[in-house]
Amino acid sequence: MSVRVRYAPSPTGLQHIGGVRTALFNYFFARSQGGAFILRVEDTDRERYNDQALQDLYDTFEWLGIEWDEGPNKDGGYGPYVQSERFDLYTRYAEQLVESGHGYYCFCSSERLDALREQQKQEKQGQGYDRHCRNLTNDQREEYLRQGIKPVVRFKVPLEGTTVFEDILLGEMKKKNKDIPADPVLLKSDGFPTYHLANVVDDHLMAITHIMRAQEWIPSGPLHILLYEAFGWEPPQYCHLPMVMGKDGQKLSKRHGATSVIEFRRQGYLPEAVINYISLLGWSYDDKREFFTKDELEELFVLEKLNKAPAVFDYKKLEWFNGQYIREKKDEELIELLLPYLQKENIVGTTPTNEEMAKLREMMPLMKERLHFLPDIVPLSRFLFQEIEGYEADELIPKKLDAAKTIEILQADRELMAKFELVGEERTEELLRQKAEELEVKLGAMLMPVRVAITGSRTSPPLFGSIRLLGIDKTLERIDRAITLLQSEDS
RNA sequence: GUCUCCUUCGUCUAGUGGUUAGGACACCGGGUUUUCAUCCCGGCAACGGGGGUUCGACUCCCCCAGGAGAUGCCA
Repeated sequence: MSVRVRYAPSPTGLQHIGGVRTALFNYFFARSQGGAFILRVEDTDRERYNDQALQDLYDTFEWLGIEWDEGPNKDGGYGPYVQSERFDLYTRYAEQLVESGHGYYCFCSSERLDALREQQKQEKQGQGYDRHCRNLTNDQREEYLRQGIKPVVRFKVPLEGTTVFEDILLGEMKKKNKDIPADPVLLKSDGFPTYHLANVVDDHLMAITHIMRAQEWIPSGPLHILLYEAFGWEPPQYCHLPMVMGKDGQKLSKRHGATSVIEFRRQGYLPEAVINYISLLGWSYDDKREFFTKDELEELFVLEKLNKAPAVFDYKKLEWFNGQYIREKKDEELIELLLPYLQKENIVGTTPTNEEMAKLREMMPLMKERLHFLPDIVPLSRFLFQEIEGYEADELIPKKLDAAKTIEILQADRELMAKFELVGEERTEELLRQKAEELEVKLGAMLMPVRVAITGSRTSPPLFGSIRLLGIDKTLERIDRAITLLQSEDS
């Protein structure tokens, strides 16, 4: 039987890094096995349902380049793939369970349930439903119905015995039935199913062969097995994935930094880097390789290399991966990625001029290795396109020197730079070195004032390259301005 | 409270009875260099604790501790 796996998010929030890792592992597993990857939207919580979340799901998948074999807008004969469109199905199966004696109607109000929970907490007792409606008589049931109370359907968890299932990663998972949360709700009073019912029904109907989900689902594993048994269905194979944690060892959340994929996208991460990095959370290939393209992972992914322990998300390492992938980009491609950030800051126009594009192309080799994130391009390149913001006169002055000496340096620089285009970079450097010796300063001190004068900052791309890009006229102009600034400060 | 899972450098991990316990990120030093970055070289740093099993345990078993997760008409 060929592999069929699914990713089944609920559109209640933005796609989270942890969820996406689960999606990726399912996707890679399907691909590596020549199986099918199915996307199923679990929108049974109408309270928290959110249209944007659904759009975000699609956007995220598109950005990462993950395509589902079956799912919304792509029927594979097992649809629909959106649970709200399967509404009737769940009612039918819930009723089936009631009829076969595996489920029952419960009329307890949420007030009663809340009070119950509160009391249990006070008395430090184990929590859970007290099975109040489990053995209602027909009369009682009809009385409740007459009062117009909408019942829920609960699952009749066996009071005794043990439920066992095999987890591919974790091995045998065993749980006493008495430790399974008492009689969970299967069908809510609004007629929608809960996760437990919907997921079992759909996984069965969609012929899912393997369930790969985060370890936070382990506790409900036995319940699902019981459900399969109650229906007389064969359960799929399980594989519970290690969780993704924040720096403090807690479940990854907002306070650890970006957690939704769209945030990473906005902050200028590349999808290649994100995919590569998160694939290495809880999974590894061997001890010498950690760079993988999506295509490679589709081929190399194996369950055997999965790790059991939770993994801490390390932003620093992702940053490093991102820098690596940026450097691997072809110039043209990188420019396209950079453009939106440049445009947002009005560094280049909405439709860049040929001149701007030419400058962009020319500056790429200088910028590329300095980028960790796409938006890093902004502070790095601004001086080439716009007049520089004011800088302090002090910044012009190299360490251990004074304003007078700096003026002297700048004047010498100006003279030599003026011939820059004529004599070329190498010759200019030679001349500058000679001059530096004459003035008894280091080459660095000779150049720092110019750097600040033309870029407005002590850190910048290589100086000669910057001058070439800026043009000699602007360069001289900015040097002059720096000299004037120092003179006025000095007097 | 109850149940469950997990445990190798700070972090991600390799390792499947005999290794100087390997790599990567981070960090620290050094080199290249006109600043920054890149790049190169080097360094720091781990088998949670206690019992077994064994000639021999990071590797197998048990206990403890610690961490995490679940305990909803959320998924």
